[in-house]
Amino acid sequence: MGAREISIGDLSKETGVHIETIRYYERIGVMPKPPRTGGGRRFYSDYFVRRLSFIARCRALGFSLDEVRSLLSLVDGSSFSCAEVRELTLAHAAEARRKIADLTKMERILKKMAAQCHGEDLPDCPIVDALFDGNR
Amino acid sequence: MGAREISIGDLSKETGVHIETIRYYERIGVMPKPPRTGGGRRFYSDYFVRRLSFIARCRALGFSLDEVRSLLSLVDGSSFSCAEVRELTLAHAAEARRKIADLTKMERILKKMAAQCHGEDLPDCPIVDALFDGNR
DNA sequence: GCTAGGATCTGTAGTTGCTACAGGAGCAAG
DNA sequence: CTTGCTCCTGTAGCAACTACAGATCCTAGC
Repeated sequence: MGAREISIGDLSKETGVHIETIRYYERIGVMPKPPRTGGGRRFYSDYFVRRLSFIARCRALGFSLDEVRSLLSLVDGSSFSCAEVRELTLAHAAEARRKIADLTKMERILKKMAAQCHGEDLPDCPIVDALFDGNR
Repeated sequence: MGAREISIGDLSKETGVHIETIRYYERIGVMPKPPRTGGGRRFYSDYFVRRLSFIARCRALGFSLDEVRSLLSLVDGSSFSCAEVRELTLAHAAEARRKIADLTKMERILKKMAAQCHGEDLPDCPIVDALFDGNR
């Protein structure tokens, strides 16, 4: 029950978020301004640890800071709308799916190009040709 | 055989690369400086069209501008090393594969979180809980 | 010749999400 | 009291563009 209060360095270690990034999050307003010691240093309570962990998890799942802001404002509201959270999550999953499709296509083309090249220093490299002239 | 010379607007239309981006590529040195008309406007020959198309295809395949620079310097060399081109291409394909793996993992988690939520406005949303408390 | 419009010019600042300083100050241990 | 670590602010840099502002060129119509 003792209110644990930690420094920015400890917050960084606990959450895995760099100190500079924590200050950056504060500056852009996704993290609230913490109280300061007499000497002007930030100190944090468990509330900050939880909030920063939330942000870090969102980022790790590919949410943009703007999306994180939306999620936080939903969560911050007294009775947030679970449906909206769900919607954002599904939209984001769909976005991930699109990126996967794009990357898969890219990978296939790259592999195909590389497969046509045997690595000899010929005057015309199939990869270079493909990049210059388009592939179809 | 008439040497076709086109404006930056036409180059943009032919390659699908924005005018501002073309000028940007010139500024950072991935496109050479074209000749100018008396009035100071850029005009381009087929060489530029081919080179810009090459760059655009590389970008579409996810190569960074730095990687594009490497590819171009290989191509520009009198006898470029096909093996090096191949190596860059395969490294890039591997990178795409890593991203696909990451995104797939992300998508799976997002879907799983969304599936646990039925969209009612409960006080504790499973998605928010997962984001706050971690999932394991 | 004159004017209206589009296309182009330069240069700079904004975007996203950090990261990396520089230069100064707090703070604990020896 | 000095050493060394942590922390502070503020600014500038990264990728790869994009978006202006304000000036200039060029062409077509009258």
